[in-house]
Amino acid sequence: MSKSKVSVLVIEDEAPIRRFLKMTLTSQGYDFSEAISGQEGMLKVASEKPDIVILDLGLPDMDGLEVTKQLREWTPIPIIVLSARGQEKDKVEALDAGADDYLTKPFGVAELMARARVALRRTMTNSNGETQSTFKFGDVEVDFIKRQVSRNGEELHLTPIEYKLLSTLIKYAGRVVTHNHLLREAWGAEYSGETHYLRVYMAQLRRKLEKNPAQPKYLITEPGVGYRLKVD
Amino acid sequence: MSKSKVSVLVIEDEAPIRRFLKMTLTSQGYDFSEAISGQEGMLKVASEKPDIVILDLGLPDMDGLEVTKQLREWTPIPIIVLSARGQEKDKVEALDAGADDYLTKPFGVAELMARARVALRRTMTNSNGETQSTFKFGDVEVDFIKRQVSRNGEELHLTPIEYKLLSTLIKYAGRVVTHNHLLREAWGAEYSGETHYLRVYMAQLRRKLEKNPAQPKYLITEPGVGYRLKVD
DNA sequence: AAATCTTTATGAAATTTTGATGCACATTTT
DNA sequence: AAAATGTGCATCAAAATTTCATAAAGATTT
Repeated sequence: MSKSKVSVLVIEDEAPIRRFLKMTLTSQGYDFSEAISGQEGMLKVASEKPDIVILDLGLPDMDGLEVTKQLREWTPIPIIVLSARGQEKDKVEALDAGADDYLTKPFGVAELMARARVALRRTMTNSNGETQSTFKFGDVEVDFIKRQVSRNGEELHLTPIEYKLLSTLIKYAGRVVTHNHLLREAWGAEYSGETHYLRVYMAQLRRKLEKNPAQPKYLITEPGVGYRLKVD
Repeated sequence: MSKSKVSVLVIEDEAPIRRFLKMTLTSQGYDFSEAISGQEGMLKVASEKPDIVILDLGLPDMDGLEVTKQLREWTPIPIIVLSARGQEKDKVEALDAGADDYLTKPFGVAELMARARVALRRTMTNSNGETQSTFKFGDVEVDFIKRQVSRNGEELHLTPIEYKLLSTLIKYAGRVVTHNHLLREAWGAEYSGETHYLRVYMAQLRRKLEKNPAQPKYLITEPGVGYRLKVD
């Protein structure tokens, strides 16, 4: 369940700026959508649920400040405000109304993009560790942030060495990792040559992770060389 | 030692600016603390655990960018960067290095304060935008505003360290938190390695919070690694 | 004086290490 | 060609080690 693209909603009445942002954002790989008034903007936030809003303060139908406040009544979505007015008072008002950032026109695209990344970075990592840094194979899922391995959704306990070993194999997924390399990463440089440890622990991993440990589908032995995690 | 005030750490080598910020911040009701070099700043972040960092990019001993990157290796604390350089390239670099905001000198206090409020607002709210005032697991409820823990509705007393420890586990709910991480957050950086303290206090927490302390359902041990608060 | 934090001690639990056994395959010997 | 030998691997399970839980006594702080 990975959401394909990050989506940005631009609420801006001036067509040239809109076009410009559309070009920039799409070229950066974002999903772009636009609204030309505050009313339309708020509706689109509700219906499209974008990941971030770029809002011009000078809209024809209503004050951008009001848009910010109303959005903040029900959503924490990051709002980056653009404005022609650079007075400190304006900035403070907008930020206190709930905006996450404030850029004065004319602004640089690079800066706008960087500030958008800042806003996104937070929503990506803030919510209780739901960052998608997981690795899957077979019916096994490894969540590196939680340091948690599960099989068919059921939590599974790995010892420190088992976990380190599996992590290393995942790091080089698909490629052969030599005995010494594995030993170095999981035990330390001084364990070079102790391939027996590997056999013991690979057997344990297979017992915990493979449907049929005797005929492993993922934790593959490369005789004389090392081991390899086969990817689907 | 329940930290009632919001604390701000200013890392800045120029004395006039430091004095100025100290005045402003304390008058606004913030706890103020300062560092005059990058090294000292990073140490103070670790030991004092401020709620927000204001960092001057032009430090004498090391590049402010480097400070930002190093802090980001272990803490999500909001960083607001101050810089004399207003080039777009500098802004993008700092923001991508992990800064949350970038102000060009000379800056207005009101704007700085507003941007600080934005940063703080975010750390206080969860992904749903609700102010994270309580957390529940099992029959336990933690109220962060009142700094009050209750079990089955009945108030329960925790000592400062017990509370800090529990708060940290909640902050990373669902994830494994390493011994050293917990020690750093609850005791301070210099207690790294004193895992014994953790055992004593985890036992106390379990006695107070778990139905069956000997077989904890929520305060889970991850042998050799740390502890984890299991979420329902 | 009371509460909290630190230290010490002890048994239990989990993990790592070690040793033993059997299998499969290839090579060498008979 | 068959038998013997050797090597690398898988597996099991006991021994050794490390880590953990818990109680309780001493020290420190409030």
